[in-house]
Amino acid sequence: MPMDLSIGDLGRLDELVATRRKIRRGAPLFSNGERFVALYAIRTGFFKTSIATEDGRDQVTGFQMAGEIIGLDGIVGDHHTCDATALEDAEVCVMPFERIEELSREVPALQSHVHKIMSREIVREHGVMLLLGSMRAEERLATFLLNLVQRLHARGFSQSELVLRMTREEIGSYLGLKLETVSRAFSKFAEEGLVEVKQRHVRIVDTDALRAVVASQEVGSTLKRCA
Amino acid sequence: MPMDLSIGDLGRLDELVATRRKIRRGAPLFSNGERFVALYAIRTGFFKTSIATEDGRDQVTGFQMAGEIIGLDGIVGDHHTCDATALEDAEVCVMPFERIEELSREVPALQSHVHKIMSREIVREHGVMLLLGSMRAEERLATFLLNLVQRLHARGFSQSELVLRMTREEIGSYLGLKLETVSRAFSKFAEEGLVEVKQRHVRIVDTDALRAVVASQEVGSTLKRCA
DNA sequence: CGACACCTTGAAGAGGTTCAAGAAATGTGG
DNA sequence: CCACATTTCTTGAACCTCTTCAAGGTGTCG
Repeated sequence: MPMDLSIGDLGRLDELVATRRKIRRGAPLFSNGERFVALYAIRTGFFKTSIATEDGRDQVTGFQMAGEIIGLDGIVGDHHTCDATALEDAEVCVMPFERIEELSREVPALQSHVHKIMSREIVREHGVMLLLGSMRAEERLATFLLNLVQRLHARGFSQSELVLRMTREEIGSYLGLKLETVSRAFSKFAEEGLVEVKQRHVRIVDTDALRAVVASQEVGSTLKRCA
Repeated sequence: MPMDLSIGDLGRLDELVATRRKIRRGAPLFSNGERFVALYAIRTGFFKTSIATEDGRDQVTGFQMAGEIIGLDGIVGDHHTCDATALEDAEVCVMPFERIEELSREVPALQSHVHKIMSREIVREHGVMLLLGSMRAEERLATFLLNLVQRLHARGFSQSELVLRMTREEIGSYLGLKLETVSRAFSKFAEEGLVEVKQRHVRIVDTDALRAVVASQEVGSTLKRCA
Protein backbone atom coordinates (compact mmCIF):
# COMPACT_ATOMS: atom_id res chain seq x y z
CA MET A 1 0.00 0.00 0.00
CA PRO A 2 1.97 2.98 -1.22
CA MET A 3 1.35 6.06 0.88
CA ASP A 4 3.96 8.67 1.67
CA LEU A 5 3.86 9.40 5.35
CA SER A 6 5.88 11.10 8.02
CA ILE A 7 7.61 8.99 10.65
CA GLY A 8 5.11 10.13 13.24
CA ASP A 9 2.15 9.17 11.14
CA LEU A 10 3.67 5.78 10.50
CA GLY A 11 3.75 5.00 14.18
CA ARG A 12 0.10 5.87 14.60
CA LEU A 13 -0.86 3.69 11.67
CA ASP A 14 1.07 0.85 13.24
CA GLU A 15 -1.18 1.11 16.24
CA LEU A 16 -4.18 0.75 13.92
CA VAL A 17 -3.08 -2.64 12.70
CA ALA A 18 -1.70 -3.87 15.99
CA THR A 19 -4.56 -6.22 16.84
CA ARG A 20 -4.54 -9.56 15.11
CA ARG A 21 -7.06 -12.31 14.87
CA LYS A 22 -6.76 -15.86 13.60
CA ILE A 23 -9.64 -17.60 11.86
CA ARG A 24 -9.81 -21.32 11.26
CA ARG A 25 -10.78 -22.69 7.89
CA GLY A 26 -14.54 -22.70 7.58
CA ALA A 27 -15.04 -20.27 10.45
CA PRO A 28 -16.67 -16.87 10.01
CA LEU A 29 -14.73 -13.64 10.35
CA PHE A 30 -18.08 -11.92 10.76
CA SER A 31 -21.68 -12.76 9.95
CA ASN A 32 -24.73 -11.01 8.61
CA GLY A 33 -26.44 -8.98 11.31
CA GLU A 34 -23.38 -8.79 13.51
CA ARG A 35 -22.48 -5.36 14.84
CA PHE A 36 -19.93 -3.56 12.71
CA VAL A 37 -16.92 -2.32 14.61
CA ALA A 38 -13.88 -2.82 12.45
CA LEU A 39 -12.51 -3.35 8.99
CA TYR A 40 -10.18 -6.28 8.49
CA ALA A 41 -6.98 -6.40 6.49
CA ILE A 42 -6.14 -9.91 5.45
CA ARG A 43 -2.59 -10.88 6.38
CA THR A 44 -2.70 -14.49 5.34
CA GLY A 45 -5.35 -16.84 4.09
CA PHE A 46 -8.29 -16.65 1.76
CA PHE A 47 -11.89 -15.58 2.34
CA LYS A 48 -15.23 -15.55 0.63
CA THR A 49 -18.01 -13.08 1.29
CA SER A 50 -21.59 -14.09 0.66
CA ILE A 51 -25.13 -12.99 1.26
CA ALA A 52 -27.96 -15.35 2.15
CA THR A 53 -31.60 -14.32 1.96
CA GLU A 54 -34.52 -15.61 4.03
CA ASP A 55 -35.92 -17.31 0.97
CA GLY A 56 -32.93 -19.58 0.65
CA ARG A 57 -30.94 -17.76 -1.98
CA ASP A 58 -27.22 -17.54 -1.56
CA GLN A 59 -24.73 -15.44 -3.50
CA VAL A 60 -20.97 -15.34 -3.13
CA THR A 61 -20.09 -11.67 -3.63
CA GLY A 62 -16.32 -11.98 -3.64
CA PHE A 63 -13.14 -13.86 -2.84
CA GLN A 64 -10.48 -11.99 -0.89
CA MET A 65 -6.80 -12.69 -0.41
CA ALA A 66 -3.82 -11.27 1.50
CA GLY A 67 -3.62 -7.50 1.41
CA GLU A 68 -7.29 -6.96 0.71
CA ILE A 69 -9.82 -5.30 3.00
CA ILE A 70 -13.03 -6.91 4.22
CA GLY A 71 -16.01 -5.42 6.00
CA LEU A 72 -16.90 -2.28 4.02
CA ASP A 73 -20.51 -3.44 3.78
CA GLY A 74 -20.99 -2.84 7.49
CA ILE A 75 -20.27 0.90 7.51
CA VAL A 76 -23.63 2.10 6.24
CA GLY A 77 -25.88 0.42 8.75
CA ASP A 78 -23.63 -0.28 11.73
CA HIS A 79 -24.22 -3.97 11.10
CA HIS A 80 -22.69 -6.38 8.64
CA THR A 81 -24.91 -7.34 5.74
CA CYS A 82 -22.95 -10.35 4.56
CA ASP A 83 -20.94 -13.28 5.84
CA ALA A 84 -17.17 -13.50 5.57
CA THR A 85 -15.84 -17.03 5.79
CA ALA A 86 -12.24 -18.23 5.83
CA LEU A 87 -11.57 -20.73 3.04
CA GLU A 88 -8.27 -21.65 4.67
CA ASP A 89 -6.71 -20.89 8.02
CA ALA A 90 -6.19 -17.16 8.05
CA GLU A 91 -4.99 -14.17 9.99
CA VAL A 92 -6.32 -10.63 9.81
CA CYS A 93 -5.57 -7.23 11.26
CA VAL A 94 -8.51 -5.86 13.17
CA MET A 95 -8.79 -2.14 12.41
CA PRO A 96 -11.44 -0.47 14.59
CA PHE A 97 -13.39 1.78 12.27
CA GLU A 98 -13.66 4.60 14.80
CA ARG A 99 -9.89 4.75 14.92
CA ILE A 100 -9.72 4.72 11.14
CA GLU A 101 -12.06 7.69 10.98
CA GLU A 102 -10.16 9.57 13.70
CA LEU A 103 -6.80 8.96 12.12
CA SER A 104 -7.90 9.73 8.60
CA ARG A 105 -9.08 13.13 9.76
CA GLU A 106 -5.50 13.81 10.78
CA VAL A 107 -3.63 11.96 8.07
CA PRO A 108 -4.82 12.95 4.59
CA ALA A 109 -2.89 10.12 2.97
CA LEU A 110 -4.87 7.64 5.05
CA GLN A 111 -8.12 9.40 4.26
CA SER A 112 -7.41 9.20 0.55
CA HIS A 113 -6.40 5.58 0.92
CA VAL A 114 -9.67 4.66 2.58
CA HIS A 115 -11.65 6.42 -0.11
CA LYS A 116 -9.74 4.64 -2.84
CA ILE A 117 -10.27 1.26 -1.23
CA MET A 118 -14.02 1.80 -1.18
CA SER A 119 -14.07 3.17 -4.71
CA ARG A 120 -12.02 0.20 -5.90
CA GLU A 121 -14.58 -2.15 -4.42
CA ILE A 122 -17.36 -0.31 -6.24
CA VAL A 123 -15.48 -0.56 -9.53
CA ARG A 124 -14.76 -4.24 -8.95
CA GLU A 125 -18.44 -4.89 -8.43
CA HIS A 126 -19.22 -3.07 -11.67
CA GLY A 127 -17.01 -5.63 -13.33
CA VAL A 128 -18.89 -8.46 -11.70
CA MET A 129 -22.17 -6.96 -12.88
CA LEU A 130 -20.80 -6.90 -16.40
CA LEU A 131 -19.78 -10.52 -16.06
CA LEU A 132 -23.10 -11.66 -14.61
CA GLY A 133 -25.16 -9.54 -16.95
CA SER A 134 -23.53 -10.17 -20.28
CA MET A 135 -21.20 -13.16 -20.36
CA ARG A 136 -21.74 -16.82 -21.17
CA ALA A 137 -20.57 -19.56 -18.85
CA GLU A 138 -17.14 -20.11 -20.39
CA GLU A 139 -16.46 -16.40 -20.64
CA ARG A 140 -17.28 -16.05 -16.96
CA LEU A 141 -14.97 -18.83 -15.88
CA ALA A 142 -12.14 -17.58 -18.09
CA THR A 143 -12.54 -14.07 -16.66
CA PHE A 144 -12.54 -15.51 -13.17
CA LEU A 145 -9.38 -17.55 -13.69
CA LEU A 146 -7.51 -14.68 -15.31
CA ASN A 147 -8.48 -12.36 -12.49
CA LEU A 148 -7.43 -14.84 -9.80
CA VAL A 149 -4.08 -15.61 -11.34
CA GLN A 150 -3.39 -11.94 -11.93
CA ARG A 151 -4.03 -11.11 -8.28
CA LEU A 152 -1.91 -14.04 -7.15
CA HIS A 153 0.89 -13.02 -9.48
CA ALA A 154 0.85 -9.52 -7.98
CA ARG A 155 1.57 -11.25 -4.68
CA GLY A 156 4.56 -13.13 -6.00
CA PHE A 157 2.89 -16.38 -7.01
CA SER A 158 3.03 -18.06 -10.37
CA GLN A 159 1.46 -16.50 -13.43
CA SER A 160 0.21 -19.82 -14.63
CA GLU A 161 -0.39 -22.09 -11.70
CA LEU A 162 -2.89 -21.78 -8.92
CA VAL A 163 -4.67 -23.76 -6.26
CA LEU A 164 -8.33 -22.97 -5.94
CA ARG A 165 -9.33 -22.38 -2.39
CA MET A 166 -13.04 -22.70 -3.09
CA THR A 167 -15.34 -25.45 -4.31
CA ARG A 168 -17.02 -25.61 -7.72
CA GLU A 169 -20.23 -24.66 -6.01
CA GLU A 170 -18.71 -21.50 -4.56
CA ILE A 171 -17.23 -20.57 -7.91
CA GLY A 172 -20.61 -21.21 -9.46
CA SER A 173 -22.39 -19.06 -6.94
CA TYR A 174 -19.99 -16.21 -7.60
CA LEU A 175 -20.35 -16.57 -11.36
CA GLY A 176 -24.10 -17.10 -11.38
CA LEU A 177 -23.75 -20.70 -12.56
CA LYS A 178 -24.47 -24.17 -11.23
CA LEU A 179 -21.53 -26.25 -10.08
CA GLU A 180 -22.07 -28.70 -12.94
CA THR A 181 -21.72 -25.91 -15.46
CA VAL A 182 -18.48 -24.79 -13.84
CA SER A 183 -17.17 -28.33 -13.95
CA ARG A 184 -18.10 -28.72 -17.61
CA ALA A 185 -16.44 -25.45 -18.52
CA PHE A 186 -13.26 -26.60 -16.78
CA SER A 187 -13.38 -29.86 -18.70
CA LYS A 188 -13.90 -28.02 -21.98
CA PHE A 189 -10.92 -25.75 -21.34
CA ALA A 190 -8.82 -28.78 -20.48
CA GLU A 191 -9.97 -30.62 -23.61
CA GLU A 192 -8.99 -27.66 -25.76
CA GLY A 193 -5.61 -27.42 -24.11
CA LEU A 194 -6.14 -24.03 -22.49
CA VAL A 195 -5.64 -25.31 -18.96
CA GLU A 196 -4.74 -28.41 -17.03
CA VAL A 197 -7.14 -29.18 -14.22
CA LYS A 198 -6.66 -31.68 -11.46
CA GLN A 199 -9.35 -30.99 -8.90
CA ARG A 200 -8.36 -27.68 -7.34
CA HIS A 201 -4.99 -27.51 -9.00
CA VAL A 202 -5.14 -25.44 -12.15
CA ARG A 203 -2.34 -24.71 -14.58
CA ILE A 204 -3.02 -22.14 -17.24
CA VAL A 205 -1.37 -23.40 -20.41
CA ASP A 206 -2.50 -20.76 -22.88
CA THR A 207 -3.29 -17.40 -21.32
CA ASP A 208 -3.92 -15.69 -24.65
CA ALA A 209 -6.45 -18.31 -25.64
CA LEU A 210 -8.21 -17.79 -22.32
CA ARG A 211 -8.32 -14.07 -23.01
CA ALA A 212 -9.74 -14.84 -26.43
CA VAL A 213 -12.51 -16.85 -24.78
CA VAL A 214 -13.53 -13.75 -22.83
CA ALA A 215 -13.55 -11.57 -25.94
CA SER A 216 -15.20 -14.21 -28.09
CA GLN A 217 -18.72 -12.95 -27.67
CA GLU A 218 -17.75 -9.74 -29.44
CA VAL A 219 -20.59 -7.78 -30.88
CA GLY A 220 -17.94 -5.36 -31.93
CA SER A 221 -14.70 -5.68 -33.82
CA THR A 222 -15.41 -8.64 -36.03
CA LEU A 223 -18.93 -7.92 -37.12
CA LYS A 224 -19.39 -4.20 -36.64
CA ARG A 225 -16.34 -3.19 -38.62
CA CYS A 226 -17.61 -5.02 -41.66
CA ALA A 227 -20.73 -2.91 -41.75
CA MET B 1 -29.64 13.64 4.55
CA PRO B 2 -29.79 13.73 8.31
CA MET B 3 -26.60 15.01 9.86
CA ASP B 4 -26.42 17.08 12.99
CA LEU B 5 -24.17 20.03 12.39
CA SER B 6 -23.24 23.33 13.93
CA ILE B 7 -24.35 26.52 12.22
CA GLY B 8 -20.79 27.18 11.11
CA ASP B 9 -20.40 23.79 9.53
CA LEU B 10 -23.66 24.22 7.71
CA GLY B 11 -22.40 27.30 5.96
CA ARG B 12 -19.29 25.53 4.78
CA LEU B 13 -21.30 22.64 3.43
CA ASP B 14 -23.47 25.09 1.55
CA GLU B 15 -20.39 26.25 -0.25
CA LEU B 16 -19.72 22.65 -1.28
CA VAL B 17 -23.00 22.36 -3.13
CA ALA B 18 -23.03 25.87 -4.54
CA THR B 19 -22.06 24.97 -8.09
CA ARG B 20 -24.84 23.66 -10.26
CA ARG B 21 -24.87 22.08 -13.66
CA LYS B 22 -27.71 21.29 -16.02
CA ILE B 23 -27.63 18.26 -18.29
CA ARG B 24 -29.95 17.77 -21.23
CA ARG B 25 -31.71 14.48 -21.76
CA GLY B 26 -29.38 12.07 -23.49
CA ALA B 27 -26.27 14.06 -22.63
CA PRO B 28 -23.45 12.66 -20.50
CA LEU B 29 -22.73 13.99 -17.02
CA PHE B 30 -19.33 12.35 -17.35
CA SER B 31 -17.82 9.64 -19.50
CA ASN B 32 -15.44 6.75 -19.13
CA GLY B 33 -11.84 7.92 -19.16
CA GLU B 34 -12.69 11.49 -18.20
CA ARG B 35 -10.69 13.01 -15.39
CA PHE B 36 -12.37 12.68 -12.00
CA VAL B 37 -12.72 15.95 -10.14
CA ALA B 38 -16.07 15.94 -8.42
CA LEU B 39 -18.95 13.91 -7.09
CA TYR B 40 -22.42 14.93 -8.21
CA ALA B 41 -25.56 15.14 -6.13
CA ILE B 42 -28.64 14.86 -8.30
CA ARG B 43 -31.09 17.70 -7.67
CA THR B 44 -33.59 16.87 -10.36
CA GLY B 45 -33.77 14.36 -13.16
CA PHE B 46 -32.85 10.77 -13.68
CA PHE B 47 -29.57 9.14 -14.72
CA LYS B 48 -28.18 5.82 -15.75
CA THR B 49 -24.60 4.69 -15.27
CA SER B 50 -23.14 2.12 -17.62
CA ILE B 51 -19.87 0.54 -18.62
CA ALA B 52 -18.93 -0.30 -22.17
CA THR B 53 -16.04 -2.58 -23.05
CA GLU B 54 -13.88 -2.54 -26.17
CA ASP B 55 -15.41 -5.80 -27.27
CA GLY B 56 -18.85 -4.27 -27.57
CA ARG B 57 -20.37 -5.33 -24.31
CA ASP B 58 -22.46 -2.84 -22.45
CA GLN B 59 -23.84 -3.03 -18.94
CA VAL B 60 -26.08 -0.58 -17.14
CA THR B 61 -24.79 -0.56 -13.57
CA GLY B 62 -27.48 1.60 -12.01
CA PHE B 63 -30.26 4.14 -12.27
CA GLN B 64 -30.00 7.23 -10.07
CA MET B 65 -32.60 9.77 -9.04
CA ALA B 66 -32.85 12.99 -7.06
CA GLY B 67 -30.86 12.96 -3.84
CA GLU B 68 -28.46 10.25 -4.94
CA ILE B 69 -24.75 10.61 -5.52
CA ILE B 70 -22.95 9.79 -8.75
CA GLY B 71 -19.26 9.49 -9.53
CA LEU B 72 -17.84 7.30 -6.77
CA ASP B 73 -16.24 5.05 -9.37
CA GLY B 74 -13.77 7.80 -10.27
CA ILE B 75 -12.09 8.12 -6.88
CA VAL B 76 -9.79 5.13 -7.13
CA GLY B 77 -8.06 5.93 -10.37
CA ASP B 78 -8.49 9.67 -10.80
CA HIS B 79 -10.55 8.91 -13.90
CA HIS B 80 -14.12 7.85 -14.35
CA THR B 81 -14.61 4.22 -15.30
CA CYS B 82 -18.20 4.46 -16.45
CA ASP B 83 -20.59 6.73 -18.28
CA ALA B 84 -23.34 8.68 -16.56
CA THR B 85 -26.14 9.71 -18.89
CA ALA B 86 -29.19 11.85 -18.16
CA LEU B 87 -32.40 10.00 -19.01
CA GLU B 88 -34.32 13.27 -18.68
CA ASP B 89 -33.31 16.89 -18.37
CA ALA B 90 -31.49 17.12 -15.08
CA GLU B 91 -29.65 19.33 -12.67
CA VAL B 92 -26.82 18.33 -10.36
CA CYS B 93 -24.68 19.88 -7.67
CA VAL B 94 -21.01 19.70 -8.54
CA MET B 95 -19.06 18.83 -5.40
CA PRO B 96 -15.28 19.04 -5.99
CA PHE B 97 -13.83 15.97 -4.35
CA GLU B 98 -10.83 17.81 -2.97
CA ARG B 99 -13.16 20.10 -1.08
CA ILE B 100 -15.12 17.09 0.17
CA GLU B 101 -11.95 15.55 1.53
CA GLU B 102 -10.81 18.81 3.13
CA LEU B 103 -14.14 19.47 4.75
CA SER B 104 -14.68 15.93 5.94
CA ARG B 105 -11.37 16.14 7.79
CA GLU B 106 -12.84 19.01 9.76
CA VAL B 107 -16.46 17.94 10.01
CA PRO B 108 -16.77 14.37 11.34
CA ALA B 109 -20.46 14.24 10.46
CA LEU B 110 -19.59 14.83 6.82
CA GLN B 111 -16.81 12.27 6.95
CA SER B 112 -19.18 9.68 8.31
CA HIS B 113 -21.75 10.63 5.71
CA VAL B 114 -19.31 10.12 2.85
CA HIS B 115 -18.28 6.74 4.20
CA LYS B 116 -21.89 5.66 4.51
CA ILE B 117 -22.70 6.75 0.97
CA MET B 118 -19.89 4.63 -0.39
CA SER B 119 -20.77 1.68 1.80
CA ARG B 120 -24.42 1.95 0.75
CA GLU B 121 -23.37 1.76 -2.88
CA ILE B 122 -21.34 -1.38 -2.13
CA VAL B 123 -24.31 -2.98 -0.40
CA ARG B 124 -26.63 -2.00 -3.24
CA GLU B 125 -24.31 -3.68 -5.70
CA HIS B 126 -24.31 -6.83 -3.57
CA GLY B 127 -28.05 -6.86 -4.07
CA VAL B 128 -27.64 -6.54 -7.82
CA MET B 129 -25.18 -9.42 -7.79
CA LEU B 130 -27.76 -11.52 -5.96
CA LEU B 131 -30.34 -10.56 -8.55
CA LEU B 132 -28.10 -11.26 -11.53
CA GLY B 133 -26.65 -14.41 -10.06
CA SER B 134 -29.69 -16.18 -8.73
CA MET B 135 -33.00 -14.82 -10.03
CA ARG B 136 -35.14 -15.73 -13.02
CA ALA B 137 -36.37 -13.09 -15.43
CA GLU B 138 -39.69 -12.34 -13.76
CA GLU B 139 -38.14 -12.23 -10.32
CA ARG B 140 -35.61 -9.72 -11.60
CA LEU B 141 -38.21 -7.44 -13.11
CA ALA B 142 -40.43 -7.63 -10.02
CA THR B 143 -37.47 -6.78 -7.80
CA PHE B 144 -36.60 -3.89 -10.08
CA LEU B 145 -40.11 -2.45 -10.07
CA LEU B 146 -40.49 -2.75 -6.31
CA ASN B 147 -37.15 -1.07 -5.77
CA LEU B 148 -37.95 1.78 -8.14
CA VAL B 149 -41.37 2.48 -6.68
CA GLN B 150 -40.00 2.32 -3.17
CA ARG B 151 -37.36 4.92 -3.94
CA LEU B 152 -39.89 7.12 -5.69
CA HIS B 153 -42.27 6.82 -2.77
CA ALA B 154 -39.53 7.93 -0.41
CA ARG B 155 -39.39 11.09 -2.53
CA GLY B 156 -43.09 11.77 -2.21
CA PHE B 157 -44.34 10.06 -5.34
CA SER B 158 -47.01 7.44 -5.61
CA GLN B 159 -46.56 3.99 -4.10
CA SER B 160 -48.23 2.37 -7.03
CA GLU B 161 -47.70 4.46 -10.12
CA LEU B 162 -44.52 5.29 -11.94
CA VAL B 163 -43.19 6.47 -15.26
CA LEU B 164 -40.17 4.60 -16.46
CA ARG B 165 -37.44 6.92 -17.58
CA MET B 166 -35.52 4.21 -19.38
CA THR B 167 -36.15 1.92 -22.35
CA ARG B 168 -36.80 -1.81 -22.19
CA GLU B 169 -33.31 -2.30 -23.52
CA GLU B 170 -31.79 -0.30 -20.65
CA ILE B 171 -33.87 -2.20 -18.11
CA GLY B 172 -32.75 -5.41 -19.78
CA SER B 173 -29.11 -4.41 -19.67
CA TYR B 174 -29.38 -3.64 -15.97
CA LEU B 175 -31.17 -6.91 -15.25
CA GLY B 176 -29.01 -9.08 -17.49
CA LEU B 177 -31.86 -9.78 -19.90
CA LYS B 178 -32.74 -9.01 -23.50
CA LEU B 179 -35.32 -6.33 -24.15
CA GLU B 180 -37.76 -8.91 -25.52
CA THR B 181 -37.60 -10.84 -22.27
CA VAL B 182 -38.32 -7.67 -20.30
CA SER B 183 -41.27 -6.92 -22.55
CA ARG B 184 -42.63 -10.43 -22.17
CA ALA B 185 -42.31 -10.29 -18.40
CA PHE B 186 -44.24 -7.01 -18.36
CA SER B 187 -46.95 -8.59 -20.48
CA LYS B 188 -47.13 -11.60 -18.20
CA PHE B 189 -47.50 -9.41 -15.11
CA ALA B 190 -50.22 -7.42 -16.86
CA GLU B 191 -52.01 -10.59 -17.93
CA GLU B 192 -51.99 -11.84 -14.35
CA GLY B 193 -53.31 -8.54 -13.08
CA LEU B 194 -50.21 -7.61 -11.05
CA VAL B 195 -49.58 -4.40 -12.98
CA GLU B 196 -51.02 -2.25 -15.71
CA VAL B 197 -48.52 -1.31 -18.37
CA LYS B 198 -48.92 1.27 -21.06
CA GLN B 199 -45.51 1.81 -22.60
CA ARG B 200 -43.52 3.55 -19.91
CA HIS B 201 -46.46 4.15 -17.60
CA VAL B 202 -46.70 1.44 -14.99
CA ARG B 203 -49.30 1.06 -12.28
CA ILE B 204 -48.66 -1.55 -9.67
CA VAL B 205 -52.00 -3.16 -8.91
CA ASP B 206 -50.94 -5.89 -6.51
CA THR B 207 -47.75 -5.14 -4.61
CA ASP B 208 -47.95 -8.26 -2.47
CA ALA B 209 -48.27 -10.48 -5.52
CA LEU B 210 -45.19 -8.80 -6.97
CA ARG B 211 -43.34 -9.49 -3.75
CA ALA B 212 -44.49 -13.08 -3.98
CA VAL B 213 -43.00 -13.30 -7.46
CA VAL B 214 -39.60 -12.38 -6.04
CA ALA B 215 -39.83 -14.95 -3.28
CA SER B 216 -41.32 -17.61 -5.55
CA GLN B 217 -38.08 -19.35 -6.36
CA GLU B 218 -37.74 -20.30 -2.72
CA VAL B 219 -35.44 -23.16 -2.03
CA GLY B 220 -36.33 -22.51 1.54
CA SER B 221 -39.58 -22.17 3.42
CA THR B 222 -41.91 -24.26 1.32
CA LEU B 223 -39.71 -27.20 0.54
CA LYS B 224 -37.08 -27.21 3.23
CA ARG B 225 -39.48 -27.10 6.12
CA CYS B 226 -41.20 -30.25 4.92
CA ALA B 227 -37.97 -32.18 5.12
C1' DC C 1 -9.61 -47.64 5.99
C1' DG C 2 -13.97 -46.05 5.66
C1' DA C 3 -17.18 -42.12 5.51
C1' DC C 4 -18.06 -37.91 3.58
C1' DA C 5 -17.55 -34.09 0.73
C1' DC C 6 -16.41 -32.87 -3.74
C1' DC C 7 -16.07 -33.43 -8.64
C1' DT C 8 -17.27 -35.26 -13.29
C1' DT C 9 -20.24 -36.67 -16.89
C1' DG C 10 -24.61 -37.89 -19.33
C1' DA C 11 -29.36 -37.11 -20.81
C1' DA C 12 -33.57 -34.64 -20.66
C1' DG C 13 -35.89 -30.37 -19.94
C1' DA C 14 -36.76 -25.34 -19.07
C1' DG C 15 -35.89 -20.58 -19.62
C1' DG C 16 -34.03 -17.08 -22.25
C1' DT C 17 -32.20 -15.61 -26.68
C1' DT C 18 -32.38 -14.82 -31.45
C1' DC C 19 -34.56 -13.62 -35.56
C1' DA C 20 -38.39 -11.56 -37.67
C1' DA C 21 -42.42 -8.81 -38.42
C1' DG C 22 -45.68 -5.50 -37.23
C1' DA C 23 -47.72 -1.92 -34.11
C1' DA C 24 -47.43 2.06 -31.25
C1' DA C 25 -45.35 6.17 -29.73
C1' DT C 26 -42.17 9.94 -30.26
C1' DG C 27 -40.04 13.67 -32.34
C1' DT C 28 -38.83 16.55 -36.40
C1' DG C 29 -39.10 19.33 -40.30
C1' DG C 30 -41.93 21.28 -43.60
C1' DC D 1 -49.87 21.53 -36.73
C1' DC D 2 -49.67 17.63 -39.39
C1' DA D 3 -47.02 13.92 -41.97
C1' DC D 4 -43.35 11.14 -42.02
C1' DA D 5 -39.15 9.01 -40.22
C1' DT D 6 -37.35 6.94 -36.35
C1' DT D 7 -37.24 4.83 -32.20
C1' DT D 8 -39.40 1.87 -29.06
C1' DC D 9 -42.32 -1.86 -27.86
C1' DT D 10 -44.86 -6.27 -28.53
C1' DT D 11 -45.47 -10.91 -30.00
C1' DG D 12 -44.44 -15.41 -32.34
C1' DA D 13 -41.48 -19.40 -33.47
C1' DA D 14 -37.16 -21.85 -33.59
C1' DC D 15 -33.00 -22.49 -31.32
C1' DC D 16 -29.45 -22.74 -27.84
C1' DT D 17 -27.42 -22.53 -23.38
C1' DC D 18 -27.64 -23.68 -18.94
C1' DT D 19 -30.11 -26.27 -15.42
C1' DT D 20 -31.91 -30.29 -13.42
C1' DC D 21 -31.72 -34.92 -12.18
C1' DA D 22 -29.03 -38.92 -11.75
C1' DA D 23 -25.11 -41.91 -11.19
C1' DG D 24 -20.43 -42.93 -10.55
C1' DG D 25 -15.71 -41.52 -9.54
C1' DT D 26 -12.13 -39.16 -6.87
C1' DG D 27 -9.96 -37.13 -3.04
C1' DT D 28 -9.59 -36.06 1.83
C1' DC D 29 -9.75 -36.33 6.72
C1' DG D 30 -10.64 -38.39 11.02
